[in-house]
Amino acid sequence: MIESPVASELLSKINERRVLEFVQRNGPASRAVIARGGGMSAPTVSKAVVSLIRNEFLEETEASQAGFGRPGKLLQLSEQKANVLGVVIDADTCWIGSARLDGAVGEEQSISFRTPKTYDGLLQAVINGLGEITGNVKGDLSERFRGVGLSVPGLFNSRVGETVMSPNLHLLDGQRLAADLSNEIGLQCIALQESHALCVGERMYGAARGMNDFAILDVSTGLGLGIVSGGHLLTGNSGMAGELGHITVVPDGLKCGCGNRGCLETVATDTAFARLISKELGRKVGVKEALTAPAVNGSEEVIAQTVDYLAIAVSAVINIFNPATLFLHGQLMNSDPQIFKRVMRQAKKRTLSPSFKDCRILQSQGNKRLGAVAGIIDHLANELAPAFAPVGNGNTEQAS
Amino acid sequence: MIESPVASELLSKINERRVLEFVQRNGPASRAVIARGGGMSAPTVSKAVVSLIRNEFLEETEASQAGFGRPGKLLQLSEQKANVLGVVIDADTCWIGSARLDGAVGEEQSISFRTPKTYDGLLQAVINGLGEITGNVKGDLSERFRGVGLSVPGLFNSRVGETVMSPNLHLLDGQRLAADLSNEIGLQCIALQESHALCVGERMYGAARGMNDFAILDVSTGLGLGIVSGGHLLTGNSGMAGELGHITVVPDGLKCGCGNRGCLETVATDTAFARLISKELGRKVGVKEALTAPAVNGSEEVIAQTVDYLAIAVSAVINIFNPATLFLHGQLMNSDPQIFKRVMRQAKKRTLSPSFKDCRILQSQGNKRLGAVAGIIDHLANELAPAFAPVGNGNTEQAS
DNA sequence: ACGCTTTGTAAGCGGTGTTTAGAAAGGTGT
DNA sequence: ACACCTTTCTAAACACCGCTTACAAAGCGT
Repeated sequence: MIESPVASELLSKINERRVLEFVQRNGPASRAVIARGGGMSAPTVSKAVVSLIRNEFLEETEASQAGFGRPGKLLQLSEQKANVLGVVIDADTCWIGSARLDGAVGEEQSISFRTPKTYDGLLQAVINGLGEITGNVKGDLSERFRGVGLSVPGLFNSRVGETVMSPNLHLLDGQRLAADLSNEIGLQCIALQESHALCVGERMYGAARGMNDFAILDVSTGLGLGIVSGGHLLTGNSGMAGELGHITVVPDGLKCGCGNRGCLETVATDTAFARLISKELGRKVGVKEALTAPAVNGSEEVIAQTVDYLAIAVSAVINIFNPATLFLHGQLMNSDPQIFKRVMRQAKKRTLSPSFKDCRILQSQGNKRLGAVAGIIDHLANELAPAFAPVGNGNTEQAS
Repeated sequence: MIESPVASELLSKINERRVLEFVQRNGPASRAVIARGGGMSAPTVSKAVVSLIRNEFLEETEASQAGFGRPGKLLQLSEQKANVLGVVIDADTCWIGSARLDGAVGEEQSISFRTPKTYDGLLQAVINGLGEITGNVKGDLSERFRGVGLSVPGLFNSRVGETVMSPNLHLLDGQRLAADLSNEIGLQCIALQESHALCVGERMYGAARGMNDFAILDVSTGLGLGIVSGGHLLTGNSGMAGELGHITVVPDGLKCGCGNRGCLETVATDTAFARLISKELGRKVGVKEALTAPAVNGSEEVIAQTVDYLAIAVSAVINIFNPATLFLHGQLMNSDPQIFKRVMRQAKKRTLSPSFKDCRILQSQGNKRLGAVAGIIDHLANELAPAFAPVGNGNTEQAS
């Protein structure tokens, strides 16, 4: 199973990664600070820094902080080369931006555009957008950027890098956007399913920083779920893990886009809520309007029902994954605190109480942009050296 | 996050673990064979073997296999010291046995007994049983055994080692069996929730050998689910992950033991099936009898309904975890191939087709005994050296 | 008995991290 | 202005590791 010989070089790679991650997380720092903070000896850090500077990950600044003794030269992420590009594909809008290796997105260097109607149009628009941001359409992209991360909607097979089916953006169906883009621009391109991207992003730079066991449930037109357990993103065999929206909760319920009946997604989403309220009102309304519409005869019942199904979704996540933290993200709950409270009350009833007590539930607004960027950065880090956790994998508990 | 300095010793520990695992998996072997098979150089293996012999993990046998050149001295797991004990606690019966570090259970050295009625009785019975197997009640257990693995039913908090709630064996509620046992016998004791134990066992010695993405769904009185994803056992924050049985599938269904209504466990288990058939027959029957009972008026409907709920359970697992292989284990399906087929047919309808296609579904009979044993062995291995996977963590897909 | 083949180990090499010692760089105090 | 102090950074020495090479050990076949 384990193949490659354990060479000594491995150690130095691991330490290089540690140094780089320290700077990514804590900002510019001197060698001495890195040594103290990263648990390495000073010479080890120095050696790692030499290599990282040679590979243009880091650069030395003259800026020296005031202090008692000899001021240390600060090391920071290379302005010139430690950059990545992020691309977020969504049903209606796409976003492209550049970021440093620490995830800091250059706001002025990002653009949005309406999602084109065809796959070729999309691919071309992304290429053009990347060119726009970097100032030149072809050529030396690779001189400033190390790779491109993409967040893609729908069902995404990460083993082959192919979007299997994207219910809200069918032009992606069967396409390999990352590979096609990579062919065009000659940069490494990594795609992540958007819920997974959300997880990686929140963990690296967002609200879930440093957390090893959490879940993000995103309620919008569908149900997106991303899980990090034991420090690992739950991808399943092909990256399609987390499709909570298509578990059956109404055995003979409404027909779902997936072909099945009574999927959770047909009853516990913004869309489902708007549909129900529209029916009560007798006219089509969006989520926002549905929430603010004056109550009519059946609206309380609709709300109660939606709340219950949302609670079912929340408790399913907690029961199944036992996360330490659950981030909830969704217009329905975020825009009406009353609804959030009611969902919580119901979820408490529907969840095994030890797991529920064990779980902190927070509202959050995820950020796919960070996710796309984090995806490629994470990939680059893994390329540099394998992540190494010196502790056991935590699936057993000692009692001695 | 990463603390301990990456010392050089780490490499040798990793190689020691490799050598040990090679012998565990492939049986007695000479140094040369281990070197070839394990991807290490001969001197490296020799050094590791010296250390492993010193620590009484391995021993040299004189037995030399015939062959062309100089016969190699075989190395095998120490008869004297490379042993562990396994304990399986179940609602009705307990089992205790000893095993070698390769998981080979000494059949003559195992006993079963009815589960006592009190916790103290159970603890004492286990202690007595261990004494019986090892021939002496107290004292030198630690001279022959390196630890004890336990499989416990119910909801188990692995972070603190405490059974939170065990619906079928309430005497465990709030108890820390592993810790208490450890205090009494002075050996390392590790408990695993039974579904998790099943996973670890199947992966180490059973049908899931070497698999990195699989799920085991155990349908009996409850719904047990164990997940291995990306090579890691899914435990959640406190080891309570996998409680599929208490997701809601009948919003206003039957009251469940957990306090909620309409849990999957109330409709998709052997017990639920027997209960429904009993109602049709007008007398209480067990699962077996329920299956073989002559069809009465409503029995086809009951079967159809149970099949559908089982399918919901199966498809939930596949949708949520996207496993490469799903092992199904349960009297209901295993004893009637017709029911299994029907469940498969329904599950196919209820699952996202890419995930379903991606998943091989197999029937299996799990073995908690192997699980208990594997639990402690895995723990010991992790103690020796951290598992090291030189590949990336697989949550991203390169396309360049 | 000799050659053949394979096993196992000792020696040397390059790599790595650490400790120790010392040089470098800036502030502080007289 | 100069000595002193503190801190940073690096060079040297050392211990450890795995690998390659070389060689001794141990059987088998002729």
